[in-house]
Amino acid sequence: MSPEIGSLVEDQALVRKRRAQIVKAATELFSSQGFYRTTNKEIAKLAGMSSGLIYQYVREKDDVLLLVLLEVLEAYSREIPLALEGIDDPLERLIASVSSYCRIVDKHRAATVLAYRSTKSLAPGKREIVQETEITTNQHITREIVSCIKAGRLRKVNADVLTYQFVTVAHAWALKGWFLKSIVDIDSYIEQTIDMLFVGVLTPSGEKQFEKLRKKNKAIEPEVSSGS
Amino acid sequence: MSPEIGSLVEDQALVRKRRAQIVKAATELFSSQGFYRTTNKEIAKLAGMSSGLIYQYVREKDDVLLLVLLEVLEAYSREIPLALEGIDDPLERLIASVSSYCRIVDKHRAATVLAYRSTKSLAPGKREIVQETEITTNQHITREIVSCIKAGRLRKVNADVLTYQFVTVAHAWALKGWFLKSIVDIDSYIEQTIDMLFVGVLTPSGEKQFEKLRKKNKAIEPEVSSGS
Amino acid sequence: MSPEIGSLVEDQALVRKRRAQIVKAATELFSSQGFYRTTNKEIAKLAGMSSGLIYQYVREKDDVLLLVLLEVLEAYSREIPLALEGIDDPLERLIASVSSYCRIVDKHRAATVLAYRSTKSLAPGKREIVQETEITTNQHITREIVSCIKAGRLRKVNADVLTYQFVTVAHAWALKGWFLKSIVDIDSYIEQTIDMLFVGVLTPSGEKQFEKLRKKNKAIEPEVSSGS
Amino acid sequence: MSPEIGSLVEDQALVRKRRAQIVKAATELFSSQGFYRTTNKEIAKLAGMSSGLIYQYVREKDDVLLLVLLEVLEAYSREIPLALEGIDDPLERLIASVSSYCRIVDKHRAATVLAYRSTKSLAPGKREIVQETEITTNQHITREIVSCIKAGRLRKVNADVLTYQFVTVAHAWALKGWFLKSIVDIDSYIEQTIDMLFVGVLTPSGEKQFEKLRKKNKAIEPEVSSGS
DNA sequence: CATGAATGAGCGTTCATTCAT
DNA sequence: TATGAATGAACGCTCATTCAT
Repeated sequence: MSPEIGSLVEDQALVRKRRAQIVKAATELFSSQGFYRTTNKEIAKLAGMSSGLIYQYVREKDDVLLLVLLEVLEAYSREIPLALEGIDDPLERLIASVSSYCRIVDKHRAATVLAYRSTKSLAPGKREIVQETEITTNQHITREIVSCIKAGRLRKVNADVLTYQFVTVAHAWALKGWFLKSIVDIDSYIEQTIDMLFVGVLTPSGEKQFEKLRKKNKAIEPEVSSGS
Repeated sequence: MSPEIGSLVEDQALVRKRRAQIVKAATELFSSQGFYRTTNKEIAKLAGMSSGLIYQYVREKDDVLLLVLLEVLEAYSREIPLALEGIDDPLERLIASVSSYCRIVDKHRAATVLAYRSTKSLAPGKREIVQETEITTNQHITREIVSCIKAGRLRKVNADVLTYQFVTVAHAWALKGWFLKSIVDIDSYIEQTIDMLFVGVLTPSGEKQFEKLRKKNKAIEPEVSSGS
Repeated sequence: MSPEIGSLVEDQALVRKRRAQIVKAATELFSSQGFYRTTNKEIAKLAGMSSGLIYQYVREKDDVLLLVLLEVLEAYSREIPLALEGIDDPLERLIASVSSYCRIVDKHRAATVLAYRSTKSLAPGKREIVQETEITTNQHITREIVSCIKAGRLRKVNADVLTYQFVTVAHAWALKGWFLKSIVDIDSYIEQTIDMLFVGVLTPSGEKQFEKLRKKNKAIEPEVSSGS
Repeated sequence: MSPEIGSLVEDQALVRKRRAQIVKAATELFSSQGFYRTTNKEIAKLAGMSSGLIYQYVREKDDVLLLVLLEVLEAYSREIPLALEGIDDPLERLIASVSSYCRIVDKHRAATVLAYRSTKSLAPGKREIVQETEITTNQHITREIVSCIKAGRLRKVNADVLTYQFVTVAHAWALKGWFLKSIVDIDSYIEQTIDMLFVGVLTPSGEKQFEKLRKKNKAIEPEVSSGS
């Protein structure tokens, strides 16, 4: 799984098995109660092992969180490519990757929320591991955007920024699910999201005005100062 | 401020003053260290009071967090309308409100991140207070979207979903600042974001293909199942 | 007491009082059960305070041990000079200081044993504090030895080594009390010890032989090798 | 080795071999880190066996310490007689035994310190085993003292007390090595120590005064009370 | 006999909260 | 009102000991 985290136990198969148990239990508990409200003993109990055993597979509680977060990110890296198999057209690939990203978020809703809440609870070194993994994961989408731009299907927008728009909007499904779920289901959320981002939200008349405003604003710009 | 939180002290002016001290100190500390890593003593020290005094103005540590979160949300509610003053055209108002939302996020970056991280640390009752306030705040944007739709400037999209797209994308600036700041500044982020969301990202040829795909997909749809 | 150890509490009088309580309880417990077998909670209980309070006056358990050890050493530094007051003659002063050293050891038997057992339990930095204090304390005796040599009462022996003979022999009373107490009392132990060290143990005939052997051995010497 | 400590293993040769491994590793570790800071696992690792195996040869961790301490004491009992072989004269034998005792201490410096530190860490029953063995060991010296007294080479001092002077002063080399080593080497330490104890430290004039004081003090005596 | 994974009691330490002053 | 010393429950973590293999 993660060579970064050492274990006192040698047997790699066992390490994988036990860590899986731990991660499963921890994901559930961290998601519902948060990292700090979850005790070691609770994790152990839910994972069906003694509290001491956890420390044979992890050096400190922080590592459990790291393991959990990396697990989610890896799921993304693993599952997105599956959704792209057999698709060649750039635009179709991009749509499929965004769509699958949303569905993965939906599947790992709790863990996604957890990632937002808890990454900063990690010590700096560990936090960076998570962030790097996140960048890598996002590149699955960036790559498709670039292809589309090259193929002339997308305007020459900043691919990294657009990646984050997609990703962020997908995450919102998990983060703001408490509200969104009351007004749309996942399928229509995906459809609307993709629709909005690809074709925009303006009507033809709106578009004309938007163009005019754009030209005008070139000269005006910033009106609110940005503090610390 | 919030009648929901009781105080042992009678003098309302004093309550406001002390709570302001507490919130200011707590916001700073929670933002940089997180809620759980921040101790009562640290808050008291930074707020220039004794640790016991806090409990005259708050029933438990959780309440301090609630106070902090409500303070941020109120800032949003207060500052967005200011940006709209004197603007009458619906599309301009919408753009101004989104733009100002982004700038407010930028100004309160730390607090915004805090809200994402810590809302779930609250007991359910308190969490709901925060969520309701959030909905109210977002309505400043929803309202403008509805106006634009009515004025024929925007397509008939779901106003609530679109609100969340805007809000989410604004929040991303705070949440993913660690990455985004390395590739764009706030001004161009706002410009690109608005541009992408309003006019979409497709080229004319992309748009044609997108339409075709949309028709085709009506028949196919979901391929990934959504687990827990 | 010891400026080396910080306390969270400001009031110096209170710090002294509480630390005295803690040291008293800890000395008793460490002496009878050893440092590691004594728990924080036991110390707190015997000292009549809550377990958390100890940490207002000490940073970690180690510091309690350090406090205890320094307390003993200070007792030595304080009490030896008292025994010398009003005595001017060098030899009388030396005898009085050795004699009083033995009596102080007897009075602090438990703490002395503790010092032998536990100094090495301290972190290096703290251990050095104890060792330096010990050297300072011993200088009370070294000083008298030097005076005696200058006054022509003692042979020109190495004053530091002789100091350690006295000190060691005094400590033995505490360390080997379990055996010595069964054969002599403190008064006769002191008398015999001083007698042996000052006038030696040889008879006149023994002395003659000893001189001869000394000359002979100058040529032979070491027969056992010293390992690591 | 010690029939007092039971083993689950039948084969006596194996028991001896394994215990030797364990004791060797434990001595090293206990000496450098202390008994409590040394874990079972560390001992096992250094001894080249699994942590569980130790419990086949020892009932509990305490027993390992007991084994280690007895091993040191046995070394004394074994090595002193070797130094006396071929020497007949009582005074020479005494000097040789003291001298060899010092050299053995030097050789087993770490273990000697360990004995001082850790004997009290043992449960009472086990502690007594160690103390009895110590008395037996010391009798090698007591025996020579008695011979010297009988031969008229030594004054009629208390042989047991004198034994402890010698032993204690030898141990001091190990216990206070951190200081003594900076001022003398082992050879001159032995020479000075024997010289001081045998012929005393007084000059002729000092001796005269000492005699006078002795008479005078017979009437005065104790001035410091001895508390618990 | 030997291994080393597993157990779980127990420790040092922290910190939200109380309360005498 | 304000202080900050005092409380004590609770947590993360260690490690002697056991036991299935």
